[in-house]
Amino acid sequence: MAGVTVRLPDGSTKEFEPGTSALQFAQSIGPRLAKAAVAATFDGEPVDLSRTLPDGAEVTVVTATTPLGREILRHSTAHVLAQAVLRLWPGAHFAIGPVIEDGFYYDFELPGGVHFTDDDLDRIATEMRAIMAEDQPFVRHEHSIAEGLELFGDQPFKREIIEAVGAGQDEVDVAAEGAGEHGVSTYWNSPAFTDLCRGPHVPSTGALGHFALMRVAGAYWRGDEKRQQLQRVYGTAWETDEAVAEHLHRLAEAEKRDHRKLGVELDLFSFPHELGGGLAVWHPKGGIVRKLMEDYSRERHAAGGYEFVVTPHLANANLFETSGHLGFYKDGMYPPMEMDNGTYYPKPMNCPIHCLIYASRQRSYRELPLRLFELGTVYRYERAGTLHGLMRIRGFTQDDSHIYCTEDQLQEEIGSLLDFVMSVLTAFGFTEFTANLSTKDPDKYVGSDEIWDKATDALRLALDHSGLPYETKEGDAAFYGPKIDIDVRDAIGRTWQLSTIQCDFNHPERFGLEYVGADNARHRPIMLHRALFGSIERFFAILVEHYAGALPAWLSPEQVRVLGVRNDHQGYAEEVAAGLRGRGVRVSVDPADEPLNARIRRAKLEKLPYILVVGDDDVAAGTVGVNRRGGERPERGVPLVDFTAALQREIDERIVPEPVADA
RNA sequence: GCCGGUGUAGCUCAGUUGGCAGAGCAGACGAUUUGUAAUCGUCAGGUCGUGGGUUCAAUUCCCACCGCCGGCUCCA
Repeated sequence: MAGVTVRLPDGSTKEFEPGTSALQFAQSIGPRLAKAAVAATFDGEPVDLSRTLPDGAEVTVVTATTPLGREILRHSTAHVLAQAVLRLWPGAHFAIGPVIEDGFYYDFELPGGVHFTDDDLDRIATEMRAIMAEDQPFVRHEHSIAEGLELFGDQPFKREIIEAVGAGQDEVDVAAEGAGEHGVSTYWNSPAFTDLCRGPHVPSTGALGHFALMRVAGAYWRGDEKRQQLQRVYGTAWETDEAVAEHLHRLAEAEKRDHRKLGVELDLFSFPHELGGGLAVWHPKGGIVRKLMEDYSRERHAAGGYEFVVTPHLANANLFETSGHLGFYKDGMYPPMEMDNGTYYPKPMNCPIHCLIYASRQRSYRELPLRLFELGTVYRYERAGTLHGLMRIRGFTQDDSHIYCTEDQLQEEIGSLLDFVMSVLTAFGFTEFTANLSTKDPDKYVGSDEIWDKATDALRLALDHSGLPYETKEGDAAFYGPKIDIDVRDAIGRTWQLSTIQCDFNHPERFGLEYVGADNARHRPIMLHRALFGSIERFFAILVEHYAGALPAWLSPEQVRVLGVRNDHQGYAEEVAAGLRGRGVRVSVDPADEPLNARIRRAKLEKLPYILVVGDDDVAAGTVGVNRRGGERPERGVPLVDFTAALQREIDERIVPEPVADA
């Protein structure tokens, strides 16, 4: 009988007996590889190590230290989690247990409506370790839909997943759970535990063990708020205990740069209990940063051909009826105020009011594109559970603009907007951008299909021209038009959605906006909504986290602190400070009432860009000792004029430091 | 809004199986005068998130509410 020939990743081929398993294949290459293997791929398709080699396939061995290998570890660990919960809570129903970034979760419904508490995590982990010690195999089986339904007769969620296939729903979703058009696949671990799953899995539970259960949470079945809430357990799993520890360490590091923590430590802002949930106050040090951000924004907008407008915080309900927001977002708006001549709402967005400015008089095509810009403060009633520091609050300020242009101008306007956005964000130290194109939500939109297609095409074309990498998110658009969202990557690799450019044919129509064209006829303008920071509060929070509080010199609340070695250097220290202050530098003097080291430490903890130490030598020579943030060692005897010139340049040119991953 | 956790001094946290509430840092005052990440001492600082209830007695036990934290849902 002829053997099977497979290709290796290096391009070579190798022949095997028919029936050779992927594990045997790995062993033939080396015992170390076989030991490290968690799964294999046949022509790129992940499979169990027990699978037999198909003739002609390209075969790779998946080890636990690769991204795919970790996914498999995590998925298998999730199965063990489910088995442990079913052992500890007999009669529990289990739902889905997918892999997520850096970990996994599994959703359950416990008998009698019981909820998990944090204390349960230890019990579950102990049971999981017992299952791992039992070294149960993961044995794959294929079943028909009918068999699957019978197998999971007492598991309503599993049945629902299997039934969804029959109904042709959510194919992508359920495929990962092991249900497909032609049947279902399951993994058998022990007589007491079989799970619906596409696989692949590690050969046995003994191959697992480096995991941690993180937390419990409630989560709606199938992500639907109207359906029942299940009990979710989150966990993480890695190839070694060291890798688990490193992961936990990374989480701790990320926590150190949490803007809410740094906001207290650096005295930037707070959320006074007495003020109410989701409402922030900016302290002087946060306030100056915000002012600098706003000043820079205004400067760039002025240069970019924008005109500045100001609108009130309240608006008549009729306005939001006209715009359509009340219809779609009433629940997200602050409750109305009844006043003698009508009903008023705190504005949740600025666009309808900008439309009123446009409509205040007749417009000519010569005025277009008309770019109205405002740092507009809006109020949204965010649900209590969604509030999150400055990232998600109930009152915030948008760097908002509405651009009214002709159809002919649309394409160019979008293109130059993309350039403008990235240019401004770059000044704050963000250099890696990606984009998303959101298209019409078929269940939530206004306007004709034709107009949506036109707008979507314009955005797509602009993105293609820009060279920005982007993905298309079907159905993610706002109700009034498609949009481009721009994401940035921060110092520790997280991505944040910042800017948005939204194309809107609907507001102009609803507000009856017109311009007189060169043909002396009336035409309808197109409107672009756009924000670069999105919300100033949120952008500030992202900046703080990106820099771990060590903001670039041009944005630092205090840029320089001068320390005299002894009190008799105080006069010179004041002189140095006064000179810098005269050039607009934010500087203070910390007198020698305390030892130098204590004052240096304090300034370091406050993350100042520069500490100047001045002593006898400096007084004599007109120099300063420069202790630069992030610098290796301080520099002695720098001529004051040199330091001043270099600092001035750093500030004027808005030089941004390389953000460091270690907070 | 839903699930879990949590709330003690400005900050970080001890503590009380129900019996007058503690530390470090920060703050004030005094001493110290210091060349690159913590000088010493003294003092002050709290209705133990809020409101009810049980009790001779509640920061502690029970109930409700509020805030915050982690998720879910939502995010114009």
